[in-house]
Amino acid sequence: MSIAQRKQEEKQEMHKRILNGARKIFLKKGYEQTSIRNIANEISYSPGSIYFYFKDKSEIFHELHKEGFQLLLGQLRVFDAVRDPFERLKALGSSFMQFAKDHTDYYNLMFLVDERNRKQGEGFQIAKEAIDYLTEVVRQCQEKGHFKNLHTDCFTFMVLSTVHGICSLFCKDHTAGFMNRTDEELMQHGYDCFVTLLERG
Amino acid sequence: MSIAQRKQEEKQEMHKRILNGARKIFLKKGYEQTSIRNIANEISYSPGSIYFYFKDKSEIFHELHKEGFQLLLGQLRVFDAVRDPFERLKALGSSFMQFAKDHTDYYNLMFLVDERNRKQGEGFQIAKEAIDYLTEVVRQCQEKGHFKNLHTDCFTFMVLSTVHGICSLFCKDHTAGFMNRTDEELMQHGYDCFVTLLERG
DNA sequence: TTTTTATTTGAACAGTGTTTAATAGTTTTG
DNA sequence: CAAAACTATTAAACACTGTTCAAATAAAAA
Repeated sequence: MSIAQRKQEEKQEMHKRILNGARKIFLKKGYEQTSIRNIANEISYSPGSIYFYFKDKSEIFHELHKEGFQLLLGQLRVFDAVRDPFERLKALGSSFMQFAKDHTDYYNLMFLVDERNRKQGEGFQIAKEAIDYLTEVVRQCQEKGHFKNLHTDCFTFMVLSTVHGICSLFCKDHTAGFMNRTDEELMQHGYDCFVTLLERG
Repeated sequence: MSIAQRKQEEKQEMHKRILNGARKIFLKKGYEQTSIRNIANEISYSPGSIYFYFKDKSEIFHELHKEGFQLLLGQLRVFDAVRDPFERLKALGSSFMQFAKDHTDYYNLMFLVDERNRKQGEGFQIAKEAIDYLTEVVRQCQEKGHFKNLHTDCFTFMVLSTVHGICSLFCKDHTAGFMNRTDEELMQHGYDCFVTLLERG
């Protein structure tokens, strides 16, 4: 078993190596602007080799997509410690935005690449878990008297939409219309406005 | 002058013909999946001909981008008639979402294609006008006592983010995480939640 | 009619994702 | 140990991509 085991480890190493090369280029140039040849070049292998480990380009992307979600979720889990659900919700939003700022390319990969022609498999699951978690936080907020008479699911969707909307405008560089305001200002103060609304509602 | 005039008209016709072919394919397959050869084929011309009328692929895209904004703005201008600014704001949001539902591909072209490597010229101007208009509506709402003690610009950005966020999740088909709810429900009720927040704040 | 100009084309270039036959390297089997 | 079997890798090929450009054609002006 020792030989077969080593083989498998080598295979996993190569898998990782490709992923490392791909990540580097995907995050620098985006999905469309990254070619298999670029990746192959990065790790000094032939383009064909990559197809021995991955079905196609989108499968490589998909793994990074999952990776990004794990990174984000790890970052959000920190706030499990925050007792008050409303404070936790606010912190989650802030942290989500911070993620978009720190890892813009991951964010693009995770939320701004078209999902319509993609098979909704595994990586999709992890997103659903995140949504369920957020929904639970909102429910707890409502238990404590916030957001009265609003349907939990739809309200959660709206909260996520707002934060994602802010991040999306930032990531696609659509913030320029609000001139004499930096991205930093817009995102932070825009979010603050939203939090104020949440507090009042 | 008659000949030169006819010439110019023919040139404009060809310009339009390319745009028509391009629109058809761009809106069906998206930016990246549309090739110059596809467009040329659609209008029964050679690929090279297109470069006689357009600098490059992105210039064709840009014209359609502008076209989309004109369509949207025309749709929004209807609500100039609504007197109460808050009612107008609510109607604008609804209508914006309706546009995303009716013209998902235009929406993708207008708001969900990366602007980072694009020269921020003309078409950009029309977006700024729309933002200025929205800002004015928000200002009028505040004049009537809504959204007290919130900075107009940032608040406007937040409102736009929310509506765009909802549309963005819809357009990229990221709504599946909220299962047993249709897109229609999510968007409409999510927006209703937001409006309720606005009313309470 | 000839010259000049405007328009159109097809071929070429360098790139893309992906497939595949051949090859070299390694492991298992006789 | 040698032969067969399997694994991993590659270069070449295919059908695409955006873009350029010399050549051909059509139209207008002289």
